[in-house]
Amino acid sequence: MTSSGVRVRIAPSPTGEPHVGTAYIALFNYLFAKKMGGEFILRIEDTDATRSTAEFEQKVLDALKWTGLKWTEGPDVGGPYGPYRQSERKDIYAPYVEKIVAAGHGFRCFCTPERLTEMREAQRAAGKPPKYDGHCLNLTAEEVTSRMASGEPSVVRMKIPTEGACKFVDGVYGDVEIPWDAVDMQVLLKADGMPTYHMANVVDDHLMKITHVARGEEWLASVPKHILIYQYLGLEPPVFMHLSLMRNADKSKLSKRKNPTSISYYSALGYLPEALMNFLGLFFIQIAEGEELLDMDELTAKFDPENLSKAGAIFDVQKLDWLNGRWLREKLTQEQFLARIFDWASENSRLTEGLKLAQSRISKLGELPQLAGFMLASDVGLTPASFAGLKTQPAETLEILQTVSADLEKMIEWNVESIEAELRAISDRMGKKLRVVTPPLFVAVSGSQRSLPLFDSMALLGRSVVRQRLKVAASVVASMVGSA
RNA sequence: GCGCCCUUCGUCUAUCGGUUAGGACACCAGAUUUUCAUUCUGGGAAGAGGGGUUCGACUCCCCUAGGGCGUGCCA
Repeated sequence: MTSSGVRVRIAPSPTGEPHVGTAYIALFNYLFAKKMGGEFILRIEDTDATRSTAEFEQKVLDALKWTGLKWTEGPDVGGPYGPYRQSERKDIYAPYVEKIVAAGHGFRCFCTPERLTEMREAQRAAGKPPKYDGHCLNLTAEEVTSRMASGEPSVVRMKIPTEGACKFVDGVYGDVEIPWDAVDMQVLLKADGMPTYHMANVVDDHLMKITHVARGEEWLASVPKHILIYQYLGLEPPVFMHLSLMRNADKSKLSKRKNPTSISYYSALGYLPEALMNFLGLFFIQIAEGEELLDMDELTAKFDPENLSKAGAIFDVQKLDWLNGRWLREKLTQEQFLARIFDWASENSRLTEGLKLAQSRISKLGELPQLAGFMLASDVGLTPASFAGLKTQPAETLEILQTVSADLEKMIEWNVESIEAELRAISDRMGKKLRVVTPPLFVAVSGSQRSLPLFDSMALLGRSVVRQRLKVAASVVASMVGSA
């Protein structure tokens, strides 16, 4: 069914909330496939066993489905080159690693993480670029065999040429030349038997017949490693395209500390997926003059992979708001508009669950908007007055908000039980009673001191919305500390 | 530190040696609107700095400055 043979992929790793950066790269690949008459596939890169979770994987899948991008192969839909989850492909990689080692292109390394850390610190202190020092490069076969037999943990590293440079053509950057001495002897196989990203990526892209690898600019410096792995394996590398990164207002790489980055945050606030895709698409399409309100077909028509910017662009929420407003006003019939509202309100059962929580504290139905409105509001309108009624003084309120914000980031699971446990632990650690810690959070999350049960509300709102509200609250309270 | 990369209005961008440097978001003002929003009209707002090359540079080259990414048994 594919005439062009072009195959591209989005390969998210389920180690956190689904990131708009993932949607951005996914959209590029999708547009590319659509433009070239190729296939767009999804692969889950969960080689980091310590950070990948099934919960995050489901969220990534849900979020990508929400964007409206459709993949023809993936862990959820199957396909001829499966499995599409790297953790299920562990046995597939082993022979490839073995081949590299057997050919003398790779070697076993027994260095402990502690030794490596010390080594890097010393190198840094000496003003040298941190690089593996070749400690295990020349171990004899006998020594390797016996140390492995004794159960000593080890990894496989790849060898790197000692001179010259890696030259390649990037679809965005053009001719690129990176000296080999700037490339480290990358680990290919971890001590737990899982391949690293670099190894798994190359093998899977080959096996899945990927023709073009479009990913974020942060991967550019890794291309020499990847090209070398292809060479060691006797394989032809795909075409690489490195896309500029979206930025925070201060130009740094878009990060959740400075900006809401969860796709679920944008869906929770009532952005339409069409508008978000329209907005992200504008990063790839330069509109000199004329209409910027574009649907997927129009985006595809205007998309030109030969004409891409290397400069990273700031994620401008105001422009997103404008586009979203126009999608809401101009692209939807009244019926569609109403349908979207109900779909949105029932997302994750947020509204119905919130309303159930309201039953125990209501005297008239008309109080519902006051009581539960914050479940749907994009902004709870916090001002210094919102926090004025608290028993804690601004400085203490701020300390609570900041401590909680930081701690919530460390949570893996996000549900009523884990939130309650975490907040109790935080209270203990701060030496405060739970009923001292929670009032500022009530206000931050709901905008009011009279509201629904906190833990449930936080769970229903989702961590990305809670994160943003705590952040806004902290900045409001910080202004009170200054002026008090 | 080292490697690679980037640099036009506050933001996203057009310009591929000759333009009053264009458009969009945001902002401001006016008009329409029962209010508000929408919509319409108008306005202010830019080539990081310094050297070259050239009859002529935003555009080509060099340097400086600023910024980004990378430098993991994370992806």
